[in-house]
Amino acid sequence: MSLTVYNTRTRRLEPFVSQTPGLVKMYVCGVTVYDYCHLGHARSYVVWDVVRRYLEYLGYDVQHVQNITDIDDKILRRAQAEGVPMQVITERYIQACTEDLARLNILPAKDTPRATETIPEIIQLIQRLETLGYAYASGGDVYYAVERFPGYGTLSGRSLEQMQAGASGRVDDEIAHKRHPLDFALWKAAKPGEPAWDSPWGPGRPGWHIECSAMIYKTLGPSIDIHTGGSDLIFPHHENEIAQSEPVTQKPLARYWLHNGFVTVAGEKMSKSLGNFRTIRDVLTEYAPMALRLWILQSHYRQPIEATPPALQAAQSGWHTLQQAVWLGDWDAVPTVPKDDLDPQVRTEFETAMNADFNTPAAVAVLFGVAKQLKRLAHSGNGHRHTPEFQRLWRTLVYLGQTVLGLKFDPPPASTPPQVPDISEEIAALIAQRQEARRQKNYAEADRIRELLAAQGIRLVDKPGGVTEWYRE
RNA sequence: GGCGGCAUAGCCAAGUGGUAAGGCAGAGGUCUGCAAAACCUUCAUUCCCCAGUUCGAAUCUGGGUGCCGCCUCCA
Repeated sequence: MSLTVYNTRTRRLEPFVSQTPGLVKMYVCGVTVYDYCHLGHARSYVVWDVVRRYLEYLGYDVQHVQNITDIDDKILRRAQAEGVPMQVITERYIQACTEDLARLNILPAKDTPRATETIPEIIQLIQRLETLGYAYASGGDVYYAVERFPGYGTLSGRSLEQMQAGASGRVDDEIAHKRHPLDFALWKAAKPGEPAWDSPWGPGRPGWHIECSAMIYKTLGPSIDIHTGGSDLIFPHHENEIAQSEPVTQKPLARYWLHNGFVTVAGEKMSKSLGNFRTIRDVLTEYAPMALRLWILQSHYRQPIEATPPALQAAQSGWHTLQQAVWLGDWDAVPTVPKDDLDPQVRTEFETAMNADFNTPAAVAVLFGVAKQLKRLAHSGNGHRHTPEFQRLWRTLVYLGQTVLGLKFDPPPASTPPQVPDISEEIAALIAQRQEARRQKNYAEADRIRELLAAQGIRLVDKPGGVTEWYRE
């Protein structure tokens, strides 16, 4: 069976066939850099990272481009609020988001174009649209005329009439300049004090949607294989991208449109406006980055996932379980595990799952199955870890987990964890006292001391050889 | 109002006609004086409700109920 993906544009599963054999052009809608990334971003970019990794596993060269929106109303507002130049804001959050995504082991895109570095191409594209009659200048702005594009609404499955009815009552300050309420800005005239670029329509800046059309054309060409983003981008953002690009190129902007479901909180979409978001860096103070990644991959990417402490905790425990199995093998070999000689049955099960529209929950379940097998083998007798069977399963787990799903395994914990040095002499004395009591089999006294220390938040762990380790709870 | 999605064990979650994956938690056990850790075993006659199609339905059809999303910036 080969890879099948759900295409938003057709609303059905379709076999994936790239335009050029062996090559996939993939564009991921990136972040607008005006704040820290939250769990919604984490989900989206983890999911697309796995899509990329799996395509590479299948042997494709993936040209993965992810843009950075570094000019936008919200950025300007933030800069104004802080009284700093726009670049201070954008640089701060570009760096922060890059760090956050790297901690989640998300591979960097091969190209990360920025809107502010694509201005000439944006202007060129708007001019083309104007020449072709799809754009009109009005009041210093330039707008896209949605009525000129017959295909408008095909991606999101709605008609202009429907949307107009729904949008009635909504008024923005641009409405006076528009011919149709759903027309959208390609170019915005600069307001005093705002960053601006010269253009045939006067100083101004690009609208939000046009940058993606221009950047795709610039970096990947007129027609790409996969375009991805959150479901909230289907309309209007991606719809508008199509409208801006296709009249000019006369080609489908993207053959496959993939969209991920939302992260929810108490059943509602996590979003800035609702104030129910948690930033990635905040969550990572409580949970391991790979636990967060596992949590994301244990749901299908198109389903909503509810961000709750029990769910994240469960992922944390599950992550530990997987790592236990990896730690049974030779850690030094982890970075260099090759793709070949994987267990054929496991490989088939894994691929069957992933081929079904990237069914990562099923794929993860396959890996848990391998982990279980490894544990059985490891605990069933001597020499087991050196058998070819064990070695192959172990390599399979490491390769599929780490390289394809991007779950980066930690080194095994040191056999003797270092004790925290701030131990007070009193505690040390009590531990010594208890060890003496144990030696004399005076367990009542030993337990008394255990409980005494437990009351102070000190937990004791007895190891073989009469060694007692301790840590604060 | 228009369009779309979802409802599976205590929690999370796969599964689109052939008799319920996986994770977490729980229970029992092994090993340790106890505890912890680790490992083993176990855990849905049933898939929101009602009716229908079928030899057979969580999966298809019709009708309900509940929840969510998009239509405005948003991953």
